[in-house]
Amino acid sequence: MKREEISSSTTRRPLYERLDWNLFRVFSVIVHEESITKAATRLCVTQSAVSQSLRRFEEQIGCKLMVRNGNNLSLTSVGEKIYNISMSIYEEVRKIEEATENNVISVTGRVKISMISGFRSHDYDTFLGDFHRKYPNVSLDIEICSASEVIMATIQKRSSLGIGLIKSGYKNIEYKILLPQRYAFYCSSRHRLFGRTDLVIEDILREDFVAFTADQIGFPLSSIAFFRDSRGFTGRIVASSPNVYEIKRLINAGIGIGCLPDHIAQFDVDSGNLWKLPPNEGIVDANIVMLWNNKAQKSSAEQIFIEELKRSFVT
DNA sequence: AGACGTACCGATATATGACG
DNA sequence: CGTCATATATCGGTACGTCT
Repeated sequence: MKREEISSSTTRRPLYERLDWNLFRVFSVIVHEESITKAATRLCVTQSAVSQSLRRFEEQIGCKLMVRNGNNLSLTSVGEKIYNISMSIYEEVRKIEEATENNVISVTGRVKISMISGFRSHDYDTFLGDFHRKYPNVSLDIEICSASEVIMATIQKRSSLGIGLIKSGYKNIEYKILLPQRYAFYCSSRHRLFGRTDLVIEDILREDFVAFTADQIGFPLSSIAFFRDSRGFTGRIVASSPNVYEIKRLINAGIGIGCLPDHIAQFDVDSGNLWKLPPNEGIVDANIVMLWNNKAQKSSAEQIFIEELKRSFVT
């Protein structure tokens, strides 16, 4: 079909029906760039395609929109009016994005989180609140378990994600640090070493010990056990728990010395209930991470939760 | 499956300004 | 005025989606 025939057959329909709305975008880029070639670069098409788009747009509108004066393009008076209209359209289209953002209420589903005890983070609490306000139809199911169980639940895809400790690279498991933390030895005010500033590591080697269930060899906190073994600790393990608050309770009870993350122990140290033991610089780093299985099929609720949690922790 | 419409590309033609 | 660089327009061909 020749161009004249296209023109005569399409002009019967009203302009708003035959208009190619995409051409508004191309037109506005040409005006911004003041060049068809630069507009082509920005739109990732060839100059030829942009030139043809402008010609089609002018055909559809029925008016010359731009004129060439030497090497520069300028708008005709009609072109300026159309440009103003295209800017208004652009603003309206941007509102579509806002409208869809507010429609996230439609996301439903369940997110199961396996996590260790004692993850204290204001940022995480804020994230949970924000997430719920944004996706009120997504329910959260939180299970507290040991660090090794967090990893197993993630590997076996029983949980959407885990929050815990990770020792090394597990196949298909990705992770991101949420909270850097360091473990150190502590004793309570009931313990005979409490308040002693002259202590060296040899003074604590024979002390009874409260251990994490997760510090067996091969699991995330095994570096604590490795540290005890390599430094010649001979004290008995008198109690153990996977829960950091139970460990703290046992230490507070004076049953033995034990390892705690500095940020968990700090409040009790400040209030005079716990005393930090040597080595003063702590013994191991055990960063709290979020971990997920990149081979697991995830619902949209799970995907969104993981992506937004990753985004909200910039470490 | 074939006709048709659309968008795009590369090649080429054309227009213009700068410069010697 | 001729040459060169740059910008734009046009043409023919291709790819792809839609319709019948």
